[in-house]
Amino acid sequence: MQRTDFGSMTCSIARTLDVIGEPWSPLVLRDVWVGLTRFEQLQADLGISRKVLTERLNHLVDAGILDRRPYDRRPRYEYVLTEKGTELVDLLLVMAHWGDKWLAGPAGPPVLHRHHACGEITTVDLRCTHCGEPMHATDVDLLPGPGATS
Amino acid sequence: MQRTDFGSMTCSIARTLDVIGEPWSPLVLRDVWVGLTRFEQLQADLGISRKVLTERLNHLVDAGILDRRPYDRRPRYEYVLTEKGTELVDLLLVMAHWGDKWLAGPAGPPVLHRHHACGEITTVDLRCTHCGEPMHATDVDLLPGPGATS
DNA sequence: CGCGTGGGGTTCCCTGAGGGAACTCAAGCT
DNA sequence: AGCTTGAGTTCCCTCAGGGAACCCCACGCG
Repeated sequence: MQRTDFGSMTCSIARTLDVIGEPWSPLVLRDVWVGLTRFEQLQADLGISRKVLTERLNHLVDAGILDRRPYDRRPRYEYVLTEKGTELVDLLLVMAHWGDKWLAGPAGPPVLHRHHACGEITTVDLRCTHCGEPMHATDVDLLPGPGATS
Repeated sequence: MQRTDFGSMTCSIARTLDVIGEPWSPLVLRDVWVGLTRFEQLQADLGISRKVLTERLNHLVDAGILDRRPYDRRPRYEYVLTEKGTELVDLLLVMAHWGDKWLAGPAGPPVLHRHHACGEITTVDLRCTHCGEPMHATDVDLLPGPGATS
């Protein structure tokens, strides 16, 4: 939780930030996504303080993003993405795409993405669910929805 | 800047977080996007501390996300999105979509998005730039790219 | 049985970032 | 000359992050 409570704002962006907006949370999600699912692995890979890692994992589990489950009769646990969490990884895909384009520098992107459906190295693109045309920030109008506070 | 330097990690997600990962930054971006472009407007709308708002705006300007420009002969300034910043708003679109789906509750989404191309209230979908098929977290393999550290 | 080991956390202290309110500064307005 | 307004600064206080040490529990082994 940040100092200010984003979760109670009437804004889906703010609410999403309440779930993964804290420092490290997106990187924890990334690591779990690529297969680093255990406490020690995460701690070693990220170099995060153990205390903060514990807090983040608990928060992500509470939020329904990760599932904590034992993988041994000893008290050993691994964290796996729920469906909710998996869909949140889409956000990481978009982040990675933007970072690749604007921040990678001459060395090029550190990671490439191969699409299962076509087998090509490619990138993600935002399209309209309805008409299939590109849908970017400049292509939309915002209107108050049913959940707006009058 | 968070305590740990994400910008120097070999990861486009971490680098992107270095730009908009600090608390409030995405909400500042959202506000500028919807037309709240001045210091006082931002401060009043977000309820953010003036000190932190100053820091965030400077950081976003330094990162090339916002452009700071005078709108009066008096020392008055407004912040506008650069192209780099506008493309970053796509991230907010995806965030809003996820928040709408998973966090909005029975009241429904607070904001609706109308797509210019088709005129419909719709949502954003992630597709492959190459083949046009849906491309989500589970549809990609990750491979080391040219910018990987050996 | 007693002991070592290793994963998965707690506890502790220290620093530094966020909140909040007050103060500043440079144009205008009157 | 004094008031107002936008756009920040400055100051203090609290709380979150970093780091390292510590703890607990279930084996595996001699």
